[in-house]
Amino acid sequence: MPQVTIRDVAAVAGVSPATVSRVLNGDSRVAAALADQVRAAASRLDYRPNHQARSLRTQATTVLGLIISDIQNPFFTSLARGVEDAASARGFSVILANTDEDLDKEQRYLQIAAAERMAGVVLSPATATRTRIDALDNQHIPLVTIDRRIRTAAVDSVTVNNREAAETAVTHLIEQGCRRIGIVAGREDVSSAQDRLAGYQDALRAAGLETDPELCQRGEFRVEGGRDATLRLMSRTSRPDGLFVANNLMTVGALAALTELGLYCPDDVALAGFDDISWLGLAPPLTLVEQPAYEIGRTATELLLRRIAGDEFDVQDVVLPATLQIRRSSLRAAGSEPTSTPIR
Amino acid sequence: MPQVTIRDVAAVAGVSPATVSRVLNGDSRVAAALADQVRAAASRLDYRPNHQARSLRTQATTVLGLIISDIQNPFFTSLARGVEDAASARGFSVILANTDEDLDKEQRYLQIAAAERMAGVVLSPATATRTRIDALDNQHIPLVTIDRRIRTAAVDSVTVNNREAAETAVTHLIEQGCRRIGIVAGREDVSSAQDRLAGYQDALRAAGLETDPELCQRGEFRVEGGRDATLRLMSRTSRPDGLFVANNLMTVGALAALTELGLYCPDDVALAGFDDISWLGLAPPLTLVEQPAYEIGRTATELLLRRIAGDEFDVQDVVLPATLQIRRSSLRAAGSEPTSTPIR
DNA sequence: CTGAAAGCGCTAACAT
DNA sequence: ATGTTAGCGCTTTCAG
Repeated sequence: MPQVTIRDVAAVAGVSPATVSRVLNGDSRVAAALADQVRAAASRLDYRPNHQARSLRTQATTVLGLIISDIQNPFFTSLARGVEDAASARGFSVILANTDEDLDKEQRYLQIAAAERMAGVVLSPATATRTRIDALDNQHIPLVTIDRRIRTAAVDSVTVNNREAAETAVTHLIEQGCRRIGIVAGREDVSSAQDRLAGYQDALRAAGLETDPELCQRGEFRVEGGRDATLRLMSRTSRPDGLFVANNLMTVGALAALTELGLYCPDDVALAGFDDISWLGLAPPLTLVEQPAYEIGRTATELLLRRIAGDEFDVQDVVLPATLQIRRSSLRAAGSEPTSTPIR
Repeated sequence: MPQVTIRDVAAVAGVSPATVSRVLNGDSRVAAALADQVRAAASRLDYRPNHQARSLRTQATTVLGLIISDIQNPFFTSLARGVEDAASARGFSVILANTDEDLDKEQRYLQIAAAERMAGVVLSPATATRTRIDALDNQHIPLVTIDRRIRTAAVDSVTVNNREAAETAVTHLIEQGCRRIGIVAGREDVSSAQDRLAGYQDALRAAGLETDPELCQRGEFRVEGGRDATLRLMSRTSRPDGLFVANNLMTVGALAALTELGLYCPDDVALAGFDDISWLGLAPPLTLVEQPAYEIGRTATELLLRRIAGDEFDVQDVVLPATLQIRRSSLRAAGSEPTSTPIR
């Protein structure tokens, strides 16, 4: 059963293939009567344009690459939806790939994106300084990074105000009476982790609190990473009375560690985390910096589509506002209430 | 910067485009010396074949569709990796889509797969009886279902022995002394949920235990669904002493519900779940039926690739073995030990 | 406003 | 064993 081609439609409608093409692509110079005939014929034959042929001819694909550092993380899943929705609203489809925070995998997928001549790529880079995007550059394939930035090239990005958000969260802990605040921080070579750590330090400095380096423990962006770092932090003799965890999966691990140690929030330690963890289901009411994940994906894709359309503008770093949701895990001061604070 | 075409390579190598094509596609009838020249020219020019042109000519794409019912579920994430690995090992790429258990979305993605002329589709169907695959059939695009089967058409599938696994798990609960066993079951119109429920009933019947319909509570395959069903089940006056939860996210919800009710495993109720939940991080040692998710994906893809290659064989329902991992949450009988039992 | 014709990059018949 | 040619389905000049 051969496919229905534009010639078949043309034959049925009694016009030339060129006219069919014009009608289907919304060229308005076609007589209304003819256009109707063409549309009728197309729908009668259940005609489906062949994308491959079209993009061979027009030298432009309608596929975006979405390269994510950890697809298991629900933050990226919401984000991916934002990308998909924005893309499909404009007739683009999305190929999803997962790098597992692995630089080699990332490199492979970037090569593939270039080889497949994708129209553009949305990337959450595995590293800030070692991610290489030459393959894309060579083919002039536009790129937008999300959640994180890279320092190896000037590239559009969409992130939240990580530094300010972290500062706000830690300042809140200080206001709740914490004087010795630990941070479970992410990998060194990731911009969001750097910014969140910087925000933590800003808050301590502003309050004139100590910045004991032992209060900073790093780990992978995983449950295990958060658990291990928290255990290191909370097993010390002079235990922190406040804890800021810079990632959602790590926050889950931190909760596990506290449970293991028999410590309670907020009595033993006031806790603030980063990113939503409502998917968890059984988490206590946690104070969290919440990111507009879906919006990040949507915004990044719209930016990318403008680049693809040939729009020329300076490199943009779009910064969306996060929100500090204050809940019970951090409330130790008398009279404090749960609240929701947009940051900046 | 125009793209390097096969003609450019031919010109540099001093041969015809056809020869270049032959060399690059491994046609052995080309003289070794010429072949070397061609390869040298190709690599010197950094030539990348244009997939679109190739598949326009050969009328065959190398893209598989992977349509998943819930991408947030880590079970499907592992599975997706199995699909990706098997596909890329054979030079196919994978487009991932997420239906959220929504029949309309599923239908849309199936249409897209057909419109894009994908080489084949791997699908975890949202329903057993209402999922329609005509769009694929019309274009003779092969399909393999995973995790679940459909009853609307004869289609290859790869699942685990859900019924036997559920029976084994529930029999284990009975052996541990449970006499009133509840089940948190999945949606009615999903084959795996049906099979797991049937296995539960098999076990009760074999042991001569009551099958009170109130002991079966259904819910969505979500944390909330499992929580609500468990609350309904455990709030009754004659509370079950054993609980079988037919899905991983639901198991998380069940744990949340038990915590809310102040009930402990295995003292108040012996618990067995389905699917791994190690990603959770803070779960107690749980008795679980574990599925080879990665293998399911790999196997399904290999089957699909055989169909794509034109292999003719009867419709296959591949059934992989699950494993019952017995851990503390179900151990109430004196002298019982954690064990690992392959099923069947 | 519409049609004829060329060609995107590739491969497969057909020649040689 | 290699080259020549045609054409996959589509869009886009260029004529009319």
